[in-house]
Amino acid sequence: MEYNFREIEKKWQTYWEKNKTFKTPEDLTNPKKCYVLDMFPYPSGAGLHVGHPEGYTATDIYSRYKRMKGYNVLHPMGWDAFGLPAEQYAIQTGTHPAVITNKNCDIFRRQIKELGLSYDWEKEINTTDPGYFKWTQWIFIQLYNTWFDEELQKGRPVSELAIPEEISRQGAEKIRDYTNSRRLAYYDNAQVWWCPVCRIVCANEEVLNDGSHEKCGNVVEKRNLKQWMLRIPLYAERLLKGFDNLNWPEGIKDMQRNWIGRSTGAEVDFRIDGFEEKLTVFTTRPDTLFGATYMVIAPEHQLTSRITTDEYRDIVSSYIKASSLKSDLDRTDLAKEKTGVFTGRYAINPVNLKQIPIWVADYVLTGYGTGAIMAVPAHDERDFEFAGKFGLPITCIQDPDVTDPGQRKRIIEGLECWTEDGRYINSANGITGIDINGLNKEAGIEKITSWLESKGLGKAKVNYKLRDWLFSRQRYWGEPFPVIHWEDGEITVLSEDDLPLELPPLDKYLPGESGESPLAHATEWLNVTDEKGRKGRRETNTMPQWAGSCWYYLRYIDPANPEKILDPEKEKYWMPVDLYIGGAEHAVLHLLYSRFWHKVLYDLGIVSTDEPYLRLFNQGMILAFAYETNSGAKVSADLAEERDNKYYHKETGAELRQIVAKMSKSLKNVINPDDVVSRYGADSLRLYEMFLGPLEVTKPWDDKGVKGVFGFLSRACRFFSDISNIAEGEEDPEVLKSLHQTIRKVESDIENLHFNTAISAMMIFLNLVTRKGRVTRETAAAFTQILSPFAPHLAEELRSIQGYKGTISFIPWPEVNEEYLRKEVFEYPVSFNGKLRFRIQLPAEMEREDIIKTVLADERSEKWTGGKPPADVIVVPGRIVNVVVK
RNA sequence: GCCCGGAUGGUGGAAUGGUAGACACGCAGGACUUAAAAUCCUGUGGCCAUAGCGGCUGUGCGGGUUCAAGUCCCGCUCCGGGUACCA
Repeated sequence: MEYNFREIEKKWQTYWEKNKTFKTPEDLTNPKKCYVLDMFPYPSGAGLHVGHPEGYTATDIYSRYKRMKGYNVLHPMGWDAFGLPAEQYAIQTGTHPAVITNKNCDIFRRQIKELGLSYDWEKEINTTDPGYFKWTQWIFIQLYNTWFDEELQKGRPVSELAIPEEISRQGAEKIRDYTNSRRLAYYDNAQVWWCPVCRIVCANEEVLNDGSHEKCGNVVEKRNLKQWMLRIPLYAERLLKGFDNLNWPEGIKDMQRNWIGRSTGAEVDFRIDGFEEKLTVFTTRPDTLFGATYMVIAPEHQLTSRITTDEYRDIVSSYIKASSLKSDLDRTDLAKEKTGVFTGRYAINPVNLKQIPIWVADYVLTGYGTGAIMAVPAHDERDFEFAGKFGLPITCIQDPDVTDPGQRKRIIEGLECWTEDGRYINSANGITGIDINGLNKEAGIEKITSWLESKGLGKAKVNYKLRDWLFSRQRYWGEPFPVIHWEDGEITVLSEDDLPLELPPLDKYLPGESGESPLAHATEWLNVTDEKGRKGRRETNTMPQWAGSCWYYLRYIDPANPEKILDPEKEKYWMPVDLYIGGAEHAVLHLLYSRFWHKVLYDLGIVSTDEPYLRLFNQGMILAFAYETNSGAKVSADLAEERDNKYYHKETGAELRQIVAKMSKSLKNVINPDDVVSRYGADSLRLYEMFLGPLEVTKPWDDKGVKGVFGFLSRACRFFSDISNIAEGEEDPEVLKSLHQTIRKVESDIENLHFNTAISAMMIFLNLVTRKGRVTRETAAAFTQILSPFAPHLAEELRSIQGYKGTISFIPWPEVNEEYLRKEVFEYPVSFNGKLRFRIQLPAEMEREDIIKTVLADERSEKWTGGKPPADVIVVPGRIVNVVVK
């Protein structure tokens, strides 16, 4: 039979749909369960690109394999459907974003179904569905009603928050303020990034290094706006510790660790000369206090203006003003020279009571640590540079561990900066009584820290780079906050019965220039009055797109439950996610946010596991060829033509270089999966995406390659659909051995997600049997079976031709029989001094001594030993023989 | 700068410290065909030799460990990703 993929694929897709083949089992008694999850897509108008099927095929192969291994498999798909593009479209056309969103979902669903992916469509979710976002809003309420108990390292209901005596004495308002200051979700004035083009605030994470908005590329600016924030840093320690038992790529764990940015050190209080308040700094090197020769305070620090002396007031205020106008790009660019001015004020160094000047400089950031530093120019590069520029004193307090005497001299004289370890010098003071001279860094930090603590001058402290998460957006197309702002300043959240709070229809979706959400126009929806006649206004911001994707894996478990976020019994059965595959671009934000929410839900007893995703895997990006001229100008793919393995510009005739680049409209190198499916079929697309290379690496798409796997499927179809090739009786031992090797290889490769080598193993097997020309029914059935996770349509068809009824999906995976894998003889490679010289067939069970004798007796050995007895012979049974000749 | 990852034929890639280049693409030659496509067979890292056997060399570069290194260690180069005055 010729490989008629169109007919076969249509037939089996219809069969699966009609028979609900992939409906998730309801029976929760099977101890073997497997939750296989894809990162769900944002359904863009462009439809699927070839990157989507890559991850989806991988999880599909895994899911199908696990079903055959007797697992209950949960394998769902849904839509992360809130988002800016639909809203932009709404602004331009006036159509409700839901309309275009649903249309796009339909396109995605159709395309995905055409790939033969074994999703249970009854579990489908959509983040924009009120039945779904009701629970996103509900989680927000839980966050609002939770505080973090640092002692227990656990989130707890605010009803359990103990109010300190002195607060409760001051009355209801103070109690409210205190409570609000502890909630995981809080509403506050925040300095935020504002994208004037999108008219939206962006989280720090959404602003790129060059100061542009990641979504639109325009330069963002700073604004002060009232915003919802989430106190994710409270969970920093838990988020770090949670990695211990997770099967995640180390690189992704590292990226998250970096992002959390834990650093240990101390907070030290400095007295300010002639001033009541103290200036507190955070430092990772309290041991270098003796080298602190000046201090620097951030321009935005609340003490900056107040400590400035009259003499310096003008110059300081103009500096503050100037730096407030600078973009963060200007401020953080390392290439820029550091700037700063003296405040006229001095602080007292607590270890030696010396007066040191306090400067203002914008290289000190407000948002990290305390917004002020002690500067130790001799042992910190940045401080060294600043001190050099402004002529501030540099005192070396550490005799460096260097061998070069010239360098050591320069360091000790303060002419060079030293940040590594060494022995302290100049680090003792008779009056304060502290002395760390002679110690090294580790001991010095410990001694100084405990001295500071004993004198009440400071304390050991852990700091994180991770900041509070800015959680609101000035947008229409997102989850509305279930929040009312009352005229008396109180904020309340809706009760669960009032959820979901749906979006009101609007005439226009354009946000106001002032940073007002489009929802501010929805007067009727906006204004509310409570039973006592108090007037209130709903929150007009909406949640960011992260909100819906933070917890979707939970709703898949019980998507239609109207009573609860999900049934606890089902949650206990299916969680955690056993395998989660998606792109590395979500390595930090989505996964970190999601883990944070999950931990809160865990603390509140809503979920039973501390971490949501047991095993994570990142697929590599699929790139495509493009071209460039000698001068490096990009040429789009449609303008290049190939002649004799070289590429030429169709119009100019100039020779071009083939390069690998991201698929983009401008380079005209976008591969549409629909085209591949219509030319070669879904099975070929699936197989090719898996055969392209290891799942985790980025790799270029090459159209020619599809033909290779298409050829493989065609040959498999031709051979196994021809009944005359399939006979009763004994199987050829060589075929039997190869079959069982292949089963074993495919099995372990699927477990390890090495799909490319699994496919190559099946190709080797097919090459063998087509050469042999004949297999038994059992062999044909087993091969069809192992092929089925990869090419499910063809496998179903072959199985039905072989005379079986029903679907292949739940037929048990073939067992490897070790019996057939045993080798009688082994062809040993024989090398002399590590160089392979010849091969020799020997019985597999042959003893070492006999092997050595036989090898040395072989006439070919003489040439390499020169007749002399060898110095040594290494025998690795079943591997290699190496003769060592001196 | 710092943190991660990578570099293997013309191409995508394979290889528990143990036969480097599996499998596939491409290319070359052949069969079938009036011809082409499709299909099938053979060859295919480089260099040398060749009637035939064969030999040398080779996994970004330079060292090292080992009987044996693509794989482990040290020092670089280049490429990709993340991050960025985080005290």
